[in-house]
Amino acid sequence: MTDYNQLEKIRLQKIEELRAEGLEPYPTRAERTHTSRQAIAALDAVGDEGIEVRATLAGRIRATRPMGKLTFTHIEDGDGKIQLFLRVNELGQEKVDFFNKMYDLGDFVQASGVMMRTRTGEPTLQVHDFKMLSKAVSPLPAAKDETLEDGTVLRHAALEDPELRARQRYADLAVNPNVRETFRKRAAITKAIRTFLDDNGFLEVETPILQPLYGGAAARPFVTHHNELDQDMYLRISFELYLKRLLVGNLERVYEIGRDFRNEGVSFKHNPEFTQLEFYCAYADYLKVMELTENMIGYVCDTVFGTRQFAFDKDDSTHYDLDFSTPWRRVEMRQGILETSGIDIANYPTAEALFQAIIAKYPNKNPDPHAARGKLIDFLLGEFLEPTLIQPTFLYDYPRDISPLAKSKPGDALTVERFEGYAAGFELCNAFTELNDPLDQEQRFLDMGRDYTDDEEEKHPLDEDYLRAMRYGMPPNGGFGMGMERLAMLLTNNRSIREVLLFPALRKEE
RNA sequence: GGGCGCGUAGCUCAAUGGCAGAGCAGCGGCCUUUUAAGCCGUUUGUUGAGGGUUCGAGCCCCUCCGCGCUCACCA
Repeated sequence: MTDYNQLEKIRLQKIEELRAEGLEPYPTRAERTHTSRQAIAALDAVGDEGIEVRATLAGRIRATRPMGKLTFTHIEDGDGKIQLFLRVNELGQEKVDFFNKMYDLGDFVQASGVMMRTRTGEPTLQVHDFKMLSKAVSPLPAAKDETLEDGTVLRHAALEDPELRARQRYADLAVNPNVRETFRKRAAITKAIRTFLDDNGFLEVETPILQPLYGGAAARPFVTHHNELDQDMYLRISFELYLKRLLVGNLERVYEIGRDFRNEGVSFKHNPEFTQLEFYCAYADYLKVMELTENMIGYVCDTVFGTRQFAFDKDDSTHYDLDFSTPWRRVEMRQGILETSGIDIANYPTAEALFQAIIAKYPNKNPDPHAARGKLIDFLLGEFLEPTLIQPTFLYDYPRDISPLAKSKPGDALTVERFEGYAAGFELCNAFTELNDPLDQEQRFLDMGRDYTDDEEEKHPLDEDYLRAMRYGMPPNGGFGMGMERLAMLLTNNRSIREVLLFPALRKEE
């Protein structure tokens, strides 16, 4: 049984009173002739000619100022806010009093009348008739906007608690227009990515989310069970192995935008489910993919935001001005690590030697003594290099042993043709010249299995069907993956992934 | 999983171990161009949950729950 608070009980009472007067608080149909923006535009269009602009508006009451014989109310619709003006002259005292008594913040209303301007010039609907469209039982978290002299809007008592905002995203969206704007931008970003890839000859495809084997990344999967098949299934951790099967099938350029699931920790940049973009491009290598990437991001910047300059506040005291102009800076990993840590990984071809070099130079750091060489390089990368990668940068040429699906650099057995895109100090995307040699691939799977026998969590399952596909012949190709939330964070200046997820993962209530 | 921090009214926040408060929202009243409208009056609490110390706990201690930051993890 719902436990209503005092404010809600009052509103429930009003619902009964409305019904008692023969007025339906939740009518089936609504009419609207103009959105707020359309009504204002119509008023602007007639100018001073004295032509009457009649309009019926619909929206949600966000502020109301009753003054006895007058009431000013702001309603908000999908286009913005507009003021309603109720006056005894048109409506009579009884109707004005009725409105003031029965209509609350948060209610959806419909109002008809004539557009006018108030003494301050604000476009306003002078109301001749009004109707409840949906009575709100629970009051929305109060949020009042104050427009300061310089035009900036100051918000008072807005819903701010991050947990409440995420749990009750509907309320967050209802009272915080900037949150709505973030998700509109996120949608526009996704749409621009699709347009860019479609225009570049890529085919959008969909591959299985429920998979009998998982692969394509190193992450713990979610496990579920198919009853009829009596078989465990995994929620995918990446699309990679399925998309590359399609290249075997002569689809030269494919991409997928969809959900990945990784059964791991939650942080400001990790959510257990997130939206991934992956594309694979036959006859491209990682250099070609770098160009595609910076052009694709540039296209998104231009079409959605009209600029390539972005402010990003990493935390309260760290502000970055990011520039997504092409070409992005390119840093070779070995060189970057050398410059930021003073250690040349090329001088230490084994894990043991590299480990000794790190602790000799940095006795305060704690690299894992049992880590593989690639893991140690990754440690150096995270400790020293990554924090310096503020402007959009491609970091390229990665250690082979942490990149089992990437092709080796010709003449360098320890290095693969792989790059990651960085901005604001965190990883944005990951790409490589894809390994298409079935014999090499099989050996890499076996090596991974051997290297991680102690560590069940990171063991790569060997995907026989993927190898079978590759044996039919896979064209040389470049592949790319990017977390869409990461991109949305960067371009909308949100420091937490939760701000760009409508419903981020939360512990269940109670 | 480890460390640090937070949790008080519908919302935003106060309260030295000593009567649980303010603004907004709500309710009653005044007000014919307001816009955080204003003015007068007024209501609202399992202080996240449970236990302990104390004459007395929102505050101190323990356990649990939730969230935030951070580390680990995330090739």
